[in-house]
Amino acid sequence: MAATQQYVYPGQDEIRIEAVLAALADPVRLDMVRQLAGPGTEISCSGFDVAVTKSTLTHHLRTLREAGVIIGRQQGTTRYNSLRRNDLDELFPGLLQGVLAARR
Amino acid sequence: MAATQQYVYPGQDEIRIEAVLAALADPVRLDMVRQLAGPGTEISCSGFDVAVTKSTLTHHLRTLREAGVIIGRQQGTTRYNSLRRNDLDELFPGLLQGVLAARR
DNA sequence: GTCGTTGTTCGATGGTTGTCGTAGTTCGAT
DNA sequence: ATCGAACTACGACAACCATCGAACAACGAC
Repeated sequence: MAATQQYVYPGQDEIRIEAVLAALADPVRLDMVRQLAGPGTEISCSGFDVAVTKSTLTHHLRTLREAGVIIGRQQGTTRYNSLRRNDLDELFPGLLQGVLAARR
Repeated sequence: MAATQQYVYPGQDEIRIEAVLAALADPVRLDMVRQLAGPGTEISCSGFDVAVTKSTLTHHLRTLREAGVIIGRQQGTTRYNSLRRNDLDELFPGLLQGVLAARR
């Protein structure tokens, strides 16, 4: 598929806590979420600082997207990813804060 | 081994967020944590309401124990398990609250 | 002692998952 | 129109994991 493919993101009511926890449990994905944690932060696929290949990175982005953790904004050939902080905070108040408070 | 085996529990400084998230991501274990969530609640191995065999339950209890989520108190042949809520709240403030806030 | 209860350990098995390389697709720029 | 950049899809592979059955160990009660 193309870089401009349109994705279906889960609605807020479709986000399940098990999927969110599983998505955050992987070290690579947790690191990606930490990089996204700053207010208003958007990171493109190639902008993440991770030690995996691009195909593996795509896999992790899909896991995060399908779990409802991130959302993407398309601009040209680049997809900018950001945290769905509002949705997650409403569903699981404190979860993201607690996860991000962990020492690295 | 015996039912009265002594276990080594991870110290608070040894609890890693990845292990906690992975432990909570499993539906069976998440359900066990929910059953433990009441203040002062202690549940023995045979006291959990789960749809798995005893050997599988032992496996889940070990995962939760090694991740630092639960701690056990031996009394006769029974081991009473409880949440390490204080330790977890200090390390990851809000995490447990957010997880337990999820609709079932 | 002999049971029953409680809980653990040990394979075995089937499913999931993290990883990669390769190939392919869309877009923008030259 | 050709090239490169940004991603994605597919197939493969190894590692992990949830599950079970069967056997085992410790304790309490009879």
